[in-house]
Amino acid sequence: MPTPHYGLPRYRVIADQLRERIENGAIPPGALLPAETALTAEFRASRGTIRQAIAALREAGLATTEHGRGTYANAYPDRFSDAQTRRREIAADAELAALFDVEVGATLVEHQSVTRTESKVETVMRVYRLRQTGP
Amino acid sequence: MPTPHYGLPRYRVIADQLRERIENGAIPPGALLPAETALTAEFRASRGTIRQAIAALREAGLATTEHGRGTYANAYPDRFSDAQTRRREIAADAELAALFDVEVGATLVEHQSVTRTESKVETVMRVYRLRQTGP
DNA sequence: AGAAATTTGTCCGTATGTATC
DNA sequence: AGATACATACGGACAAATTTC
Repeated sequence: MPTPHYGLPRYRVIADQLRERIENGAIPPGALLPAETALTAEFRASRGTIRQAIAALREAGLATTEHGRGTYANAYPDRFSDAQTRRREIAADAELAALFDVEVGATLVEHQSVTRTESKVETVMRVYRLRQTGP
Repeated sequence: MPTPHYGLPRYRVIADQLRERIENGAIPPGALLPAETALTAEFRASRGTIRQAIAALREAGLATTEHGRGTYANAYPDRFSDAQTRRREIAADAELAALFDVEVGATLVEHQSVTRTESKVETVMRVYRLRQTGP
């Protein structure tokens, strides 16, 4: 087989389809995606291409992979109705301060989203950002 | 050739050496890294491995790649522990314990990923999950 | 406790497509 | 148009972590 990637590359197309399943709940938060070998069969793609697609999902924050275990779906807070979100401002501890290169105690914004399945908490996701300075 | 990667994987070792050159000024900010084919010759590694090393540099915010052009070194790297993605087990504090409905101090899994633009930390995302045990 | 099966991680070699010089 | 450089894709092999039996 040649390698015609007119338009979108295959790994992007595959990543989009997997993203669709995560967002519409076919793969609920915390559930495992099919194994890489299973995906190679389903999409008729090499394992490298499948891994590239999964890497794209990870970068988008949609999945988390563990060695020997599998790849979990993460919640997509904006589109999940059963997700609770909260925003608050916190003081940077030493670790976050080092990452953001600010002083300890500087103000950071934390967005927290809690996803549940059948009222049981599945995941808690916290995203930290610098507080936006004025326009 | 087999694949003996005792200790650090090769792409990490290569990434570390390239990082060293960027941080000590051997490759000044804005300069191009050697081409991938040149690096394959220098490190006697396949192009895939070289690309993996460069991808690690990108994730760490140390380099920027442009399609038919090359990979540039970015400015202001040092002192950051390259913890782009990390997994660790933590003890639940009161807030997380309440959310997950477990005792304070119970073990949770935390995945952290850091995204950067131009070597500046943009967001820090932490996903908390119960540690899986049974089927 | 230990062996086997499963699953992701790393690495190689090759070929072709696409963007830039 | 040609040369150079990165991007995508395939297939195979072995390593390492986890789960299952």
